[in-house]
Amino acid sequence: MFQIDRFGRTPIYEQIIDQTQRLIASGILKEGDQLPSVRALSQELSVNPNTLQKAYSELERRGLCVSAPGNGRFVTADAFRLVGEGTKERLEELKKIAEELCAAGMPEDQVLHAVNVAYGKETDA
Amino acid sequence: MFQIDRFGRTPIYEQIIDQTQRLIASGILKEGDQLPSVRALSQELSVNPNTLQKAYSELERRGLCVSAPGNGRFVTADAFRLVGEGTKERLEELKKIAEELCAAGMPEDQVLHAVNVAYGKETDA
DNA sequence: GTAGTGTACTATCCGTTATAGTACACTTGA
DNA sequence: TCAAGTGTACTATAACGGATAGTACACTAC
Repeated sequence: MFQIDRFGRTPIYEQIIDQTQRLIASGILKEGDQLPSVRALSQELSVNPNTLQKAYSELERRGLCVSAPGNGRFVTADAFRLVGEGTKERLEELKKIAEELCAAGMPEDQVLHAVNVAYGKETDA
Repeated sequence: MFQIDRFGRTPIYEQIIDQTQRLIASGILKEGDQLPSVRALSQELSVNPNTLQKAYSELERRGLCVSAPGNGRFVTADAFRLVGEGTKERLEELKKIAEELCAAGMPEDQVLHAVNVAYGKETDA
């Protein structure tokens, strides 16, 4: 369910946050679904429970999940809408890179093509 | 000439590298132009000279500038072409974000629109 | 010769990340 | 009731990267 890259610069707890958000955004995790427990996931990924606790706390702070002590941790009803709002920021990042590429003299065609490939509308020629 | 963000997670030396590359890519820095000296820039930005030295060494390693000890540091003839190759990687980043947005269910129109805005083809509606 | 340039090196401080270990409260279900 | 599994809280520590401080030396231009 989760893939951890131990060599990149992105901290593990942040990778967990990102990936959970994507699972929600893509509908794989829905309202009411239970997230893996800190202990179980800690074994599966060979990661310290505290690290996962940190990630889950942040997800909870963002309103994507709630904890039921003694029971588990579950995706909230608002989760899907909330991560949807988050994608606006990602779009801004994309725009920023596009501006840079424009400034660097890259033709717009190539950028549009890349987007089409990402959306499966064109093949990567 | 340079803008440092001391609060973000991107290290200062990396910001210097990025910004120098952009200045070259956009043609503001041309072949033969002298880069600010480590000492001068260190005062202007209130940054340790060693940090700037680190950035400049990396730029040199990438072939974007050469040092003339006792004289200064200058943009190479290949610099423009080399940063042009670097933009391919940036395009890959953009594509990756586009894939995420696709997975998150954002309509492709919005992404294409963002690119058009970045290229000045459309206004930010 | 002086001023300004690049270069090299050591040492230190600090924040973030991740880990280890422990303890406690809660809920579920046999 | 009690055991197992859940979340939570806390302290302590190690490791790493980034940035700084300070010093010293070699080179070039004027």
